[in-house]
Amino acid sequence: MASRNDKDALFDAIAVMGKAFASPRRLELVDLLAQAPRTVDELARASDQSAANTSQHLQALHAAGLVTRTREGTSVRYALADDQVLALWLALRDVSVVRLAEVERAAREYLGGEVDAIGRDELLARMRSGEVVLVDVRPSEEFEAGHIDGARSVPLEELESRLAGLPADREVVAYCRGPLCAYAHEAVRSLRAAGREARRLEEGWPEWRLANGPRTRPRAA
Amino acid sequence: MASRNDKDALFDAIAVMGKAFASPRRLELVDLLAQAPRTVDELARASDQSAANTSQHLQALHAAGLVTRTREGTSVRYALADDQVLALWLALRDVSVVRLAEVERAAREYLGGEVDAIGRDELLARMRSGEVVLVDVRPSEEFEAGHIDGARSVPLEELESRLAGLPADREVVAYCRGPLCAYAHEAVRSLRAAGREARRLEEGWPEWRLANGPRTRPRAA
DNA sequence: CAAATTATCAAGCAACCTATTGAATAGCAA
DNA sequence: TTGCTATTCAATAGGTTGCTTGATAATTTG
Repeated sequence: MASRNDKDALFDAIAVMGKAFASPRRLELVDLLAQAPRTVDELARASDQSAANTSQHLQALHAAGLVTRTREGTSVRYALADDQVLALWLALRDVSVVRLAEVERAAREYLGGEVDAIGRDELLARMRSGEVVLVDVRPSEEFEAGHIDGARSVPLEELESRLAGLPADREVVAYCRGPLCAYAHEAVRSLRAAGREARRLEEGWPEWRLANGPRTRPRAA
Repeated sequence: MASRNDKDALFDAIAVMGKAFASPRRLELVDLLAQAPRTVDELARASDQSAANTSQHLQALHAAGLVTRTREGTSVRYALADDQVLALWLALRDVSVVRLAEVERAAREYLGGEVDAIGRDELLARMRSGEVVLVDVRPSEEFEAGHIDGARSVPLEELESRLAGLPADREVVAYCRGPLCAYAHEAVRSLRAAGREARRLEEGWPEWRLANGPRTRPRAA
């Protein structure tokens, strides 16, 4: 017979997963890992926290089965476990944007003024007809770990110095980590200030990847 | 310029949503609300906890925007905010089943032995040809709040006494709250013990509802 | 083997969360 | 109004979590 104790044990176990998402620092790590696998040290620097603390949080994520860990010489590289985990994180983030006014407010504050955006379908159409150039303004390691077909890597920091290399007669579309990442916003503002036509892509690399189906999956079930 | 403080504020805000899912008691409430809206008192009884505690958890869920609250005379009825929230809860639950061995173990313990299951497509086909009778073994209030088209309500408690009312020449398919709910398992065991042919539907009402598209949505955007 | 680098462990303190209790409030009905 | 029920509030005690610090372990490099 199904008992209260067994039921409690079941929800206790599921709550382990919930708790993994209950810390802002851990969420930031998940968000970074959604772009590319990284070592503890890289994550610590990218999220402005001590290595010890980062390691601790990563272990918590690992205990919840959200990340994998592989040793690489003297360092350890963490990665999101799979696309189901990525989808869960994106869903949590999206729900929080919609349902929590404070997230919306904090996002506006962080992103700065709104800039013109373009959707997936329009981008694909305009790319096909050669009207736009698509730039990935994330750090180059993230570009190398995966990017939108046809994009060129122009990390935000190098944008100004590489302006001349971008065709002046085409609109520039910039994308980055996702709708809550400031890189694309800043890139567009910077491009506009330089007199270019520019918009940001509404979504980032993880959303694009998930939407275009789990990367050419092997034919077997 | 995007600052570390602004970024922290953003993740702090998103973590509010994560924290809402970090308590087993709250998850049980969400799971109950996924079936039907309920009053505080009903939820307290269904989850075996004090009214005060239940109220407190419901307020936490409300603060995270996950539930709505309407006063009905002397009581207050809570409901899941929308289908996006429901989908998030199901996603969290599914990820935890897949990635946490302990959840899988606790589920096996709670559900008892595995029983034969049937998928959505096969069920639809067999219903169309009149080979099966579909029974909803959840409490009748949940059935009334929404159920699969063509199902009849036979709450688990009444199953034995209403056996005679079920056609003996057709296979019985039972469904309940979802894959982690024990009702359908128990119903099938009980039916088999009584000599009937019986299987459980792999999914429950919330999954079915989400999969068959958000309930005939109004034509306007 | 020693030094350097990277990651993890262990302990401690502060902040936060949870369940309990008993009191307070809101609506309803006599 | 009074009594009744359902819900919420307030205070508290116990437990858990998070960040810091300093020490320890694993691996590569000289």
